[in-house]
Amino acid sequence: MEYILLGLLNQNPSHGYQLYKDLDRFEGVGLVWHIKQGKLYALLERLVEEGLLESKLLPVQEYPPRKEFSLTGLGVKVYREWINTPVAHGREMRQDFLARFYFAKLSGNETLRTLLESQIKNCEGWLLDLRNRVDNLDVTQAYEKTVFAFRMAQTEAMLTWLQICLKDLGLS
Amino acid sequence: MEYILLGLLNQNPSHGYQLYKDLDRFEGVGLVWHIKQGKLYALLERLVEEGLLESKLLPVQEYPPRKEFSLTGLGVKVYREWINTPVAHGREMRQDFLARFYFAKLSGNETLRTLLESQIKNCEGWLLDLRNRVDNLDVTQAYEKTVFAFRMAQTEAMLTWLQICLKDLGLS
DNA sequence: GGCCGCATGTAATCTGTTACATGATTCT
DNA sequence: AGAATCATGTAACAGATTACATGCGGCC
Repeated sequence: MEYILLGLLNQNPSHGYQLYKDLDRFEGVGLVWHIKQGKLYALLERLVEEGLLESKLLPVQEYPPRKEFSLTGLGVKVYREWINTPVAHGREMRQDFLARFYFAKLSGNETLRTLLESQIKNCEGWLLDLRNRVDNLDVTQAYEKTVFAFRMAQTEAMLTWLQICLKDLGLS
Repeated sequence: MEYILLGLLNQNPSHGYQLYKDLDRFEGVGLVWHIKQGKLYALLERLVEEGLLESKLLPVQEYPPRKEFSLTGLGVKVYREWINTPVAHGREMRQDFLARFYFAKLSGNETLRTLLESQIKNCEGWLLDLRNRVDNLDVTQAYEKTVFAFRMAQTEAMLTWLQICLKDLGLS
């Protein structure tokens, strides 16, 4: 999820404390992703080491100097790749998707439409897979059946939500 | 989620390797929760130290001896407490709920009905809270609104699934 | 004087993953 | 002979959380 930091710094360069406060206001991506202060500073430094970010010290009147981070060329490339990659099925898939959704919205309607359509394809694939698995169960596996029913219900709910988003996109 | 180990050992005592294989077959609770072998052995020992489990070595013909774990009195108490506690709202809430659901099914219809009803109450509460939060947003917060819509859709899907489970319980 | 906000971090701890070590038996 | 299965674990690393340390300025 470090891509979220890349996304935020792609909008405008900022420093650790500011990023922390932004994410902590529970608005925007902060509604979907949090990071503890200690971890944040460590992660920013790691991203510098990996060549995705660069930092410079900005002295500020009457306050401690800020270490402002911004994307390097490589950072921009990695961010663009992330935003255009379909979301993988996994535990953090919802969070991952909603984060991309946030940045795709800022990037404009084409990016957003692409994301929504690829996610719709994902969900349809997952549904097929789930239905397949249910069909391969034998009669004794009642628990497994209800678990798959649960997952299908969740996926279907996501699917209709995606379709509403797509429809709303067309109207605007 | 170490409660799942307590639940499994409450059904019948077992040893690390067996528990690992059971969970790795992706059936029963294994469909919902996994643990790596290294972690499993460490966790079992931790539960012994905490006084929830006790172990004895069972020598087996021609194979390495097994360390069989079973619940202590305290272990049984902690497990019973877990199974009768409502699920807390959080990241692992679905996993947590589905695990309890598994053991509640084995405990009989009354336990299962209680769990389903308390979970329905939970979902209704979460929905009220989400609706409240949506109402307190201002017009500029389009992203926040769609995120809450997403969460409400997921919660509503869970709610209807729960009601179907409850109805099916009544029929049997 | 004491606390809050600004802004940087470090250190300890906990949890989880990956990979390896051991040593016997059984299967191919 | 070599691989897989049985069954135990350890060690190294990765990630996140919690708590603390520093130091200045402004507010009550």
